[in-house]
This record gives sequence, C-alpha cells and structure tokens, in this order.
Amino acid sequence: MSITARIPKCSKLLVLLRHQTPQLYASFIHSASQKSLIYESPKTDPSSYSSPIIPQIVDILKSNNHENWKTNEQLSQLLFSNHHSISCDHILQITRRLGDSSTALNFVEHLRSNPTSPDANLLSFAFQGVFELASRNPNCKDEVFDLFNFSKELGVPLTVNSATLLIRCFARVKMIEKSMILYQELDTQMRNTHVRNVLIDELFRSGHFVDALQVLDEMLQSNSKFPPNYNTIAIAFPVLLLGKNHHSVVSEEEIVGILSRFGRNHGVFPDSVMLTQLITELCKSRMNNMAWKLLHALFDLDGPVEIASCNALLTALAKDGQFKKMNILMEEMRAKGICPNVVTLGISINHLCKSFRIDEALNLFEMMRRGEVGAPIEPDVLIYNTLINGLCKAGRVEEGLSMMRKMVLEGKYIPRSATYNCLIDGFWKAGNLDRSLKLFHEMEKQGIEPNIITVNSLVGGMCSHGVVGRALKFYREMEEKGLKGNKVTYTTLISGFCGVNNINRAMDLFNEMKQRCAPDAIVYYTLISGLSQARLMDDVESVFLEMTSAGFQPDIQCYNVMINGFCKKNKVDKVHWLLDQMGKVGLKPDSVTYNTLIWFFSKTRDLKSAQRLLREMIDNKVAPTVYTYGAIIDACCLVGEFDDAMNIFRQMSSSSKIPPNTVIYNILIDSLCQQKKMKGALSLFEDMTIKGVTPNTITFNALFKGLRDENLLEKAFELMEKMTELVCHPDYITMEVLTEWLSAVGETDKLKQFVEGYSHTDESDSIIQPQTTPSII
DNA sequence: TTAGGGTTAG
Repeated sequence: MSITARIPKCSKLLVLLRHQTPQLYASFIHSASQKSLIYESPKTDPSSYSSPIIPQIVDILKSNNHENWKTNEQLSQLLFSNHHSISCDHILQITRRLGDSSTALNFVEHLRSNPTSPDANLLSFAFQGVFELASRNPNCKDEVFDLFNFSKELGVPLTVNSATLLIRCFARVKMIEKSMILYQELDTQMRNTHVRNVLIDELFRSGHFVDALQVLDEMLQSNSKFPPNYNTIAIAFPVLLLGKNHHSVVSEEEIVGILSRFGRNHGVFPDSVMLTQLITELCKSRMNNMAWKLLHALFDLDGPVEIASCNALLTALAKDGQFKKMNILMEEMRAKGICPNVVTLGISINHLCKSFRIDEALNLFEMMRRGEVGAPIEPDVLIYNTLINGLCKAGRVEEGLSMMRKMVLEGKYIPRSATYNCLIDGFWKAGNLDRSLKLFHEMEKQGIEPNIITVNSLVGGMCSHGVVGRALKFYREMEEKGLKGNKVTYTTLISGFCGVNNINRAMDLFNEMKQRCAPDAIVYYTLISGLSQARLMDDVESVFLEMTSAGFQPDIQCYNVMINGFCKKNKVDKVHWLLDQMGKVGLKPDSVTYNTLIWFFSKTRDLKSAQRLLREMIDNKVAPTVYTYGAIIDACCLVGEFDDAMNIFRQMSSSSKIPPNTVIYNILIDSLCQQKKMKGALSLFEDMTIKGVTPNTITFNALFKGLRDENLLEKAFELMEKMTELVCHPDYITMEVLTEWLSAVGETDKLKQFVEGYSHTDESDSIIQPQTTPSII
C-alpha cells in the first residue's frame, strides 16, 4: 500500500476516536506516567525476546484481518487479561514485528479498544513502533508528520525514543523547524540529555549553528538538570572545530570557553581517541594554533591527556618548523607526567634528521634506548630507517650502511625496501653509483623486493652520472619485471635526455608517459626547461599551451626560463606575449625576470632600456641583485662607458651590501684587457684575490689574451702558476691561447709543465664510473 | 621512513 493511501486512514481513525471515546481520550493524559517513558535507549527486558506471548500475538494479528481482531477471544485473552501482564517492551516488540505502519496503527486502535482502561504507556510504546515502521520509508515525510499529529491529538505522550526518532526524521527531510517545535513542546522532563544531544546534532547538521549553541548553552549551565555527557562533546566538537561555518559564529576563544564549561562544570572531557582525531584534523586544516589551544585548555582543566594526542600535535609542529613550541610541549608533557613513547621518539628523531642535526638524533636514539629519558624505549624499524635516511641525506652513507648492518646483526629487524632505497639513493648522490648498484643486487638476493622508488632512484643516479641510455635500458628491464614507471620515472628520464641534448628521445618519453599517466606541472616544467635550453622555442610554446590547457599554471620560474629562451633567440614579441600572460594570471616579474630582460638589453647594447628597466624594477620594489649590476656594468662596457661601469663597481665595493663577484670582476678585467689597459686589469685581479673573490677560468682566459696581445710573457708565467695553485682548470680557450702564444715564442716546456700541474687532480674529479652495461646512446 | 623541477650573467 502506498503512503498516500495510508494517510486518510489515520484521519478517519482520528475522527472515530474523538467521536466515540472522549473520556477515555482525556484519561490518557492523567494516567501517563512521564517518568516511565524517559529512557535513553529502549531498555528491552531480555526476557521479552524469549517471551512466547510475543510471537503468539503477532501470529494472530498477522493471520487475521484487523476487523476480526476484536472478536478474537484468544487475542483478547493474551492482550488484555490480567493473567498475562503485557509490558511496554512486549508492546514495542509486537508493533515492530507487524511489518508496516498501517497494520501497526490498526494495532494501536485495537489496544485502545481494551474494555478496561488502557495504559497510556502501552500506547506510547505502540506508537513508537508505528513511528519506527513509518520512518523506514525514504519518502515518509508527510506520513510521519501526520502520525505525529495524530498521536498528539490522541494525547498519547511520546517516548524518548519516539521524540528522538521524530527529531531526526523531520531534520533529515529538511523540516528542522518542526524538530525544534517538537522539542519545545516536550515536557521539561522529556528534554533530557539524550534528546538534547540528538537535537543539537541535527541542528548542526542542518546548519542551524545559533540554535544548536543555545541548546548546548542550556546544558552547560552549572545547575543544568540535564547536563552534557560524552556524546554531547562528541557531537559538538568536531563541528565547532572543523565545521564550515564556525568562523563567523564561534571564535576560537569561545570554543575553548565551551570546552572549559564541559570540563569545569560537568567533568566531561573528550577521550584520547577523540582528542587525537580533533588535533590531527585541525592540523591537517592548517589550524595548528587551535590544536595547541585545545590541548592547553585540557592541560589547564587537568583533563585527561594521553601521549597520542601530544604526538599528533608534535608531528604538526615539527612539520611547520615550530621547534620552540615543540620544546615547550615536551617540557609540559614531562611536568604532567606524560611519558614519551616510540612515536614521540620517532617524531623527535625525524625532526632532528630533517634539520641535519644527525648527531643529536643519534644521541637521542641511544639515550632513549638506554632509558636515560624516562623509561627505556625500544626503537622500531621506522626509527632505524629515519636515522639511516638522515645519515644518507647528510652524505654519511657509510655510517648509514653500518647502521643497517648493525640492525640486522642485532637480530632486531629485517631491512625493508625503503631501508635499501635510502642507501641506494645516498650512495649515488655521494658520487658512488657503483655501490648503489651493488646494494640493489644485494637487496634482490635477500628477497627484498625493489619497488618503483628503487627504480626511480637508480634511474636518477644513472642520469646524473651521465649514462642516460643505461638508465633507460635499466628502466625497460624493470618494466618487464612488472615495475611500471610513474610520473617520477618519466620526468627523471626526460630531464636526463634533455641534459644530453637528446630532445627527440625526451619527447618520445613524454608521449609514452601520456599513455600511462597524466602529466603534471613538474614534467611540463622539465620539458619547457629542456626545450628552452636547446633553444627550441617553437616547441616550448606548444608545450606551454598544452600545459595551460591541461589546467596547470606555470609559475614565475617557468616563465623566467621561457623568457630567457626567447630573449636568447631575440624573439621580443614572444617575450612581450609571455609578460602579458603573466600579467593576466597576476604573476609579477621578479628579480630574475628583470635581470633576464636587463641582460638582454645589455647584450643588444641598449643601455637606455636597461637603465629604464632598472628604474622600473626599483619602483616596483624588486631589489636589484648582483646579476642586475653585472648586466648594467656589462652594458656600460659594451657601449664604451667604462667610467660609468667603474663607478657602479666602486659603489658596490664600498657599500658591501652587494659586493662584486667573480663575474663582475671578469667583465671589467675583460674590458680593460680589450682596451689594452693591462695594468688596470692586473690591479683588479690583485684586488679580487685580496677581497677573497675567487678568479676562475674565464678570469685567466681574459688576462692571458690581454697579456698575449701585449706580449707580457713573464706576467703570463706568473699567472699560469697562480692558476695551477688555485686548481683552476684550463679550458679549450686557455689551451688555444697559451699553445699558440707559447709555441710561437719557444716556451713549450712551460706549457708542458703547466698541463702536468693538473694531472694528479684529474682522477679524483671524475665521477663517471666505468659502465657494466653498454650505453645505448 | 624512501624517488622527479628550480629559472638570470662573463
């Protein structure tokens, strides 16, 4: 039967009842013993489940038409005779088993036909059954409301469970105001903690913050007859702290105030699990301060705080770099007698490792193990891994490896893939790819499965060591074994191939990647950077367009890379286009952008534009850097305004704010050499060594060229010695200049001596290890 | 707890 078909029946019944039994009707109200109706949850007498009366009655009710119930002697006996005292629980059980609200309502009517005065309690519980059955229907909106009105008109009081069921039911069908009215109409006794909890929950759920807070406020009064319980706090706090609307309604201080009233007035506190969850969620939502306040409110109230909650906050503080607060909290924990556990140890060690304070981490590890900080704590495999990783990241790979060996020897734990991954990554980053590969084979032999991180680390190692072909081959082998590459794998390989200027292979890999996974901002950047480096600016443009249409907004660094690329290709219109694009998305040029553009104007000998940009830069509050001054000085030299260049240089030297660096000295030395002013050039060279600015190959090349042009041989020999002394490596330009000059003047011995001066340093500088597999590029 | 980017000059 449909719901709409059932409703008129209720109304008919109502009319019938009013008409026939006015006194009876009134008698309910008097006999209704409210007290017996106030239950938190149905306190079903366990015996009633096994009571044979229930199935007997249900059986009769179900197998007979309701019109025949009245005449059924057996039913009358069972229900109404004094021999069988039918309890409220019995009635509830029976009504629930009738299957639908229509039959259940007929049962209510039948109970009312009891020749002796019917017990109002019984009817209340029968109605509860009716409400329960009706509310099962997802479209119960009107029916439940009509049934409720009907019960009201009959004067049948609600049970507590009927009240909460109806409050929830109305709220869920977006009639929360009806829930409120129902609550207000309830007898004061009925508005108990449970009912209020349900109402508050539904008010919060439907966004009625103010009403919910008002009900909560009543409960929190110190003389409240129905004080809050654990459920109240469990309902209110997640919403107050993490709900969407709380910023406009309740301040952080007010939330703390509410918590204090729970604790101080009623001794109700969140338990450890709830508190930990709340802290974790707050920190996830970047509300570390609120999490801090929450925990400290509990400290102030002397409420129960366990180590897990403290660990949650410590984790967030460590992540956020709030180390002072971490120390304060640790001290407070000590004062409160909250003992650190293995997790606390892990957080502390992790934080020390991430701050490169490895020795302190190792120290803490030993101290905690030995029980020198509270009770002894046995570290877990994660802590070992954290330390091994910390050692590797600090370049202390041998110590990291010993730690793993020690862990195994002590029989503590078997290394995990992650343990090996840290070491593999550490060794190649320390320049020893060979050891990484040995560890990889060792882990395979030990039956510790490599994962995609192992593969990516080794692929990265090979790419960094210049053996990109081998990296790809290795990846293909791993792919065959089922380790499919991800974004990281492809980005690493793409970056590697761009690095060796094999753009075709990089593009192939990019296309292959797109078949497997969606590209992200990092891979787009990598590709744009590689293509810009290769000056393939048309391709840069198309990748840029693809990136933006995929929904990724290039950041300022990415724009700078592209602007630089277009500048180098002299594509001014494209530079303007990119600057426009930046403006449209609200990205402002930074110092790198300005420097790139100023450098471009310098190179095109457009000193005026370079100076104009310098002014614009300063006006826009972008601080000039050593690059900026370098570019301006360069421009001055190129247009022959050498005195201006020297003036800027002197200002830089005297202010010590941005002291000139090697590049600036090189520009000036080169310019002086070209002007054949060797005295000045050599004096600047002297000046830079005094100021601790290291000359490099370019400095020496400029000087050698100048000295050669002036044929100042002795000075050149002096500088050659100086160059060897500084282990400054000659390049092809150095060799070209010196070979030509010294051969011509018959000083080849000096040249030989010069070259030999570097022979002992060559080996240690080579980081490329002998290959065991042939490279395919 | 482990893996990929980081821009500008001579």
